[in-house]
Amino acid sequence: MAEDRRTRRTRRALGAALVELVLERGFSALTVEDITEQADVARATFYAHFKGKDDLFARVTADLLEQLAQRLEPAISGSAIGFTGKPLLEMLRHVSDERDAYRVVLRGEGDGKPLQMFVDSCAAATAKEFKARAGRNDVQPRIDADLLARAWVGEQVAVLRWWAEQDTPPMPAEEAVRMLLDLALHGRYWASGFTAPDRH
Amino acid sequence: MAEDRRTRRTRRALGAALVELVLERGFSALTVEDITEQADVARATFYAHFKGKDDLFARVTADLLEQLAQRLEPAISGSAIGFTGKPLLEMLRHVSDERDAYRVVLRGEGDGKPLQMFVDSCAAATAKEFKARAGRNDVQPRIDADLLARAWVGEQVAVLRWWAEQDTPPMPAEEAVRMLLDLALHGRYWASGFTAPDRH
DNA sequence: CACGATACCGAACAGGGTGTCTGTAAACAG
DNA sequence: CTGTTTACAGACACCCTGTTCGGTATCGTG
Repeated sequence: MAEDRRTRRTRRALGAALVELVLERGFSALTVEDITEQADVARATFYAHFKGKDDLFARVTADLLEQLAQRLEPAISGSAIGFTGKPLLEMLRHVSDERDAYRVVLRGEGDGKPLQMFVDSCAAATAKEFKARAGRNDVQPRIDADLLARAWVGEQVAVLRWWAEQDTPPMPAEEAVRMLLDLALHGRYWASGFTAPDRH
Repeated sequence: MAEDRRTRRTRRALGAALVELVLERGFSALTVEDITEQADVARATFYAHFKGKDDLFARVTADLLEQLAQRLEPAISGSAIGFTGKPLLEMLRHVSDERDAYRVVLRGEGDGKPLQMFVDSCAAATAKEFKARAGRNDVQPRIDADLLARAWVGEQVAVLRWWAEQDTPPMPAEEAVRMLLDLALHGRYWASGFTAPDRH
């Protein structure tokens, strides 16, 4: 078998314990013993699986990203043309399913590297989508591609975090998706009802 | 006198040492002794000024924000009507002047609280600006105000970070400001030359 | 300039967290 | 059932933390 049942159990327990405790006290306030105690695992066993707190956190994040990618795959291949928002919707659903883990990551806990992993992953996917679209257009972009990518991902992550931090989300995922696409398409002055000043 | 020259010297030295070392090795890898050694200050003296690493970092961030606020004040009062982008430009100039400190903060080093301070500060300023504008419009916003604010600040911070991380910035501040405003006004599909799908 | 006040220094201290290593007991896969 | 793998409990040295101390140098002020 690929993996012993015991190792799976302890790894899961440690991951869950980490997420729970970070939400309670914050990552920097935790000791390895706190985590092992919460997970009901011996301290020595912890070091048999992970190099330390940060390593555990990194793996939890990596697992989350992998899970997300799996759930996104059908949504992406299914809506290859146009931007139906299906992937975005699926992403929000994943956030609501794994809310605690997302909160921990998106808060930038730890040394910020888990969040960095997440952002980089989103940026890569975005860049891919951009390139695919660019192939079907030959209008000269008014905005530097790098700047655009950063802005897009930054916005996405900020909204995701806001979404994850709501207790008993007051806004359904569909509505959030509509707003996000609206925002992305037309800009925020129009979207917020503000009048835009003339250009130049 | 308000402050002894000696205290100013050591505080400055410790702050500078922190920034320098974080850029080299990352916040979590630093010990208090590393910092005091770099600053050429006795370890005991460190604790006479700060509660610990995090406290020092928090003060460095607070100082940076205060300095920014001072530089922004004339730009804001000078362009009360419309959005000329003057504050934005002044902000980018400040980033380029205090590049190292900004990099450290915007990377989310430490437990992420310094970055949080920065984001909150930006959010407060943004909300203020929003309210001022809302008073001059009575169109119903299409997008939830909270979501809009998060998105706006998230984008701003992401771009700022990207800007700060460039070595020998290839894009002048004026150009970046133009693009950011463009993006904010018209949305990214139009701005990037992509065709926008029909709404609904 | 001389004074008192204040900040720095260097060393030492206890306390706690880390990371590693044992031998032993239990759970696993085939 | 049997050999292998994993978890356990305890102990260990090491490093970092945060605080304390008396002695010394620098400061602001009269």
